[in-house]
Amino acid sequence: MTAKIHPIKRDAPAAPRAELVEEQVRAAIHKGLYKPGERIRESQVAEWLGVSRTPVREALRRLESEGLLSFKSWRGVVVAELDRQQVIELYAMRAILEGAAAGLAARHIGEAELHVLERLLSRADGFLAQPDRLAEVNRTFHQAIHSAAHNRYLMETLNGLRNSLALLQGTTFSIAGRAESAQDEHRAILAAIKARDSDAAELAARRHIQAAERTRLAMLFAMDG
Amino acid sequence: MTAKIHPIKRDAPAAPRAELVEEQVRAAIHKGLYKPGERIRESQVAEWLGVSRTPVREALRRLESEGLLSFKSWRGVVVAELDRQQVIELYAMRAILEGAAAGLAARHIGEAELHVLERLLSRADGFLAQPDRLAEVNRTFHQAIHSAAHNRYLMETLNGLRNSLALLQGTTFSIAGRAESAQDEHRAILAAIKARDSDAAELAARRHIQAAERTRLAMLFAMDG
DNA sequence: TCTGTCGAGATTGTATACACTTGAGCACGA
DNA sequence: TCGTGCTCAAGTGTATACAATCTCGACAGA
Repeated sequence: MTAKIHPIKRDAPAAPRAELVEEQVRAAIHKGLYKPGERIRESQVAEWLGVSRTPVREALRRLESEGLLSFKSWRGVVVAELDRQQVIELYAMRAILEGAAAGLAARHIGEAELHVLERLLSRADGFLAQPDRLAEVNRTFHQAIHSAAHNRYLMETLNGLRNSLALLQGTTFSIAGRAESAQDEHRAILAAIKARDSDAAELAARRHIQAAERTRLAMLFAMDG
Repeated sequence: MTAKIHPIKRDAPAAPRAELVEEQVRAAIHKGLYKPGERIRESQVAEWLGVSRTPVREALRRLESEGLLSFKSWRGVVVAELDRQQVIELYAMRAILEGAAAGLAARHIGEAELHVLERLLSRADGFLAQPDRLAEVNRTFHQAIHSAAHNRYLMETLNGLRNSLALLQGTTFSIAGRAESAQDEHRAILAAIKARDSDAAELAARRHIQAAERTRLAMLFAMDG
C-alpha cells in the first residue's frame, strides 16, 4: 500500500479482464472442474465470467502456449490430456530441473531462506494424514527451493511443469506410505542444502522426483486397470 | 460448393491469421527489425500485415508468455530487454538443459540420428568464415541433439531459451577464434554421444555452453563500454 | 522560470457484429 | 434397413465500433 499521500483511491485495480479469465480457467482446470479431454466453449466461459469472448480468447491462447490447453483449428480448445509417455517425459524434466535447483540452492541459499525451509518441513509433519493439505505445504517447500536457486527462468520452467502435471488428478500422498517417504526425502534434500553439498542436494532431489514418479505411474496403472 | 471429392487441394490452408502474425512478429524480432526495448503498436502491426487488431493481440499475448515481449497495462507491449543478470541466468539454464539433452542423447540416439549429427558437423567446417551461415548450421546441430534426447518438453524448453537469447544481437561466431573452438567443442560432444558415454556428453555440452557464455559476456562488456 | 493541473489525441481494452467452417440430423432413394 | 447428400445450427475466426486509460503539451499561477 503506497500510503495515503494521494486521496486517489484505486477502487478498480484496473486488472485486465483477460488476466482474470486466465486465472479463473487455470484454477478451474486445477480443481478438476474442467477435465482433461473436455472441450471448452468460448461463449460458455464468457457467460460464466460475465465478459465478452475477446478477453476469453486471449486468455485461452496463453493457456495453450503453457500447454494446459490444445487448439484445433475451427474445432475449439480442449483441456490437454497426458498419455503415459508424456507423464514420463514430464517427470524426467522435473528430475533434471529439481536436481539443478537443489544443487544451486545448496550454493546460493541464505540463512533466512534456510530457516523458511526448515519451518515448512516441520509444518508438513502435522499433515501426514491429510493428503491435500500436505500437498499444499510441500508445493510451497519445493517453490522455496526453486526460489533459493536464484534463477528466474529455472523457477518459471519448474512452475510450468507443475502446471502441466496438475492435469493429473489427485495427489501421490494419498498412497499409503508415500507421505512418510516423501517427508524423509525432503529431509535428505534439506540436509544436503544445509551442508552446502551441491552434488548431494542434486542427487537427493532427483531421487525424490523419481520416487514420486514411480508412485504416480503406479496410480495411473491402477486407473487404467 | 464442396466440388470434387477426390483431389482435395486445400488452396487456402485456412491458416489462422493469428499464427501468421505470431510468426511474422517473432521473425521480425529475431532479425532485429524490432529492437529490445522498442514499443510495438498493435495498429501498426495490423496495418503492416493487413489484418485487424484482434489476431494481432492474440499473437502478441502468446509471444509475451514466451518471454519475447513484455506487457504493461494500457501502455502497450515492448520487446523484452535482457540485462546482464538475465543473460547469465539464461546461460545457466542452457548449460543445465543442453547438458541433460546431450546426456540423454548418448543413451537414446539411433544410428540414423547419429549420421545426421556427423553430416551437420562436417558441413559446419565449410562455414568457419561465415558467422551467420555457421550459426544457422550449428543451430540445426543443437536441435538435432535436443531431438535425439526424445523428450518433447526438454526440446520445447530449449527452444524457448533459444528464442529468448535471440534478443541478443549478433552471433558469438563473429569473435575471432570462437568459431573454431565451438567446432572443437561440438566434436567433443558428438564423440561422447557416439561412445554412448552419457556423463562425458553432459560434461562436454555444459563446457560448450559455458564457453559460449564467456564469449557472449565479453561481447556485452565491449558494447557497454 | 518553475510547477502543477487540465485537456486533446493516441493507444489499449472490451464488446458486438459478421463471415467462415464444421458436423450432426434429416430427407430421400436404393 | 442402410447409405448418401443436403441443410442448417452451433461455434470459431475476424473485423469493426466503442469505452477506458495514458501521454504529452499548453497554460495558469506562484
